[in-house]
Amino acid sequence: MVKHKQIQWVSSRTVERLALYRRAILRKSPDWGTSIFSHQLANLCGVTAAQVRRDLMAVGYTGSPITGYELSQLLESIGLFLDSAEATPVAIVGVGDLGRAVIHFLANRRPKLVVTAAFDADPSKTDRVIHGVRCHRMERLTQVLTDQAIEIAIVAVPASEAQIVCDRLVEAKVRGILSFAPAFLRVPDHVVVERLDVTVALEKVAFLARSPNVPRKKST
Amino acid sequence: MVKHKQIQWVSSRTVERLALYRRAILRKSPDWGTSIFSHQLANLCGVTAAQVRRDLMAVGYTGSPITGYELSQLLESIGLFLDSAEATPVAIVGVGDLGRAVIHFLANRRPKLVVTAAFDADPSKTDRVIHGVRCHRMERLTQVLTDQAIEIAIVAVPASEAQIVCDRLVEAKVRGILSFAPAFLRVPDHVVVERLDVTVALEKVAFLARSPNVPRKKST
DNA sequence: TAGATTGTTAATCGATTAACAATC
DNA sequence: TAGATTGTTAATCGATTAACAATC
Repeated sequence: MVKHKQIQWVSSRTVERLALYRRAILRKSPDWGTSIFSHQLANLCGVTAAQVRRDLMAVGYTGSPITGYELSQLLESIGLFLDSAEATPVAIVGVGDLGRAVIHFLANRRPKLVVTAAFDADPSKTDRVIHGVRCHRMERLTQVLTDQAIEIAIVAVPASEAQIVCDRLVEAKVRGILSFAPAFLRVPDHVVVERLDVTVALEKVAFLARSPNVPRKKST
Repeated sequence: MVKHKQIQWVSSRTVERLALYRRAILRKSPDWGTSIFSHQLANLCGVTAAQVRRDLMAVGYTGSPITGYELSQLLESIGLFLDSAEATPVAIVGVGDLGRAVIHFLANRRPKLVVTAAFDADPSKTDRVIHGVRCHRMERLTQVLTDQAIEIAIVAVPASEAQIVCDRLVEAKVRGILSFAPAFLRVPDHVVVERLDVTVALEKVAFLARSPNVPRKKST
């Protein structure tokens, strides 16, 4: 069992970095011993050692000045902090190229986040199983989400339909949305939206690569 | 021809938002008149009016207190600022599910950013055309990138191979990389890396949706 | 012990917001 | 003109970095 303090506050950047630390540890750990220092983890993830120490402090796991952070306990602590107790079911709307890729990408990756239902407006794609996930007709959205108690959804539909889909998800009591649509989604305050916009990201890269006078952020 | 000031500095956030403004304008403009006010654009993109004004100031296009910003001139200004003069060729490495989806997603979307070459280690995928893009063997990477003067690349390979691919891209004189691999990429200072990590983003959404005590950022 | 690393506070930095005179 | 909106500066906010006593 790991030590645990009361946590008051974390920034959303810290949440992101914690997920990154875990990823790095899970991928590399066979090569290492049983513990790691802040500067080693920092190096692996492209952040500063001070940042690692502060982030891990937020998680509430305390390292040792001599051995650093014990890997298995660190993973357990990050897990306790980031994950919910039970596996979280996730829905995905839109099983075009991108939707299917995301289903495939997420399959068997994180045991705590499982895509359990897919939806599409195109009847030729529905009522079948794609990469192990049942694809339903859009009409069944509210029903299926309620039945499976799904509160997290991924939106992979064209920008023109994103807001409509988003509204229906919110209506069906979804509280977190990850959207690939290149569109701003209007949601009530209690709903979290995270946008991953491929085109914007690519335009940004192209611009920054071309403009050496723009100050570079650390490449995280 | 639009007015243009000397621009000293923009933050990378501003670059992102400018891309977003352009997207919003392009999608909605038929519905509107010929001009738009800062607060209208702000509403569409989920940012503040002050932010819009400051961002557009960086672009160097000056609006009018009476009519606001003239749409066609605004688009021209953002284009002049964000895009390079000629179309920018882009390479993509890894044509698995995700890679193909990205190729498809980007096809015909931005005339200034065109995927012109794809690469994969799997011989069954190479030497053919995918969504209109020729897919080459990895051995030809440097050759093709040099021939086509490609300086921007998308990495859509598994995390375990991302660093190796990245090193080869840097060697081939690539200056901007958009990576989908859930891994930190070590690059020289002159190379820009932008990471779009689906798993991290989803973990973040799940966490934030579950933790109402974490202060919410604006949902952009 | 001596020394590297930790948790934690104070100083710095950068970006956002608020405010307002200038403008059409 | 009167008034809403602009460009631009000053104030605020939050996150990162630096520093250092505490620790094993």
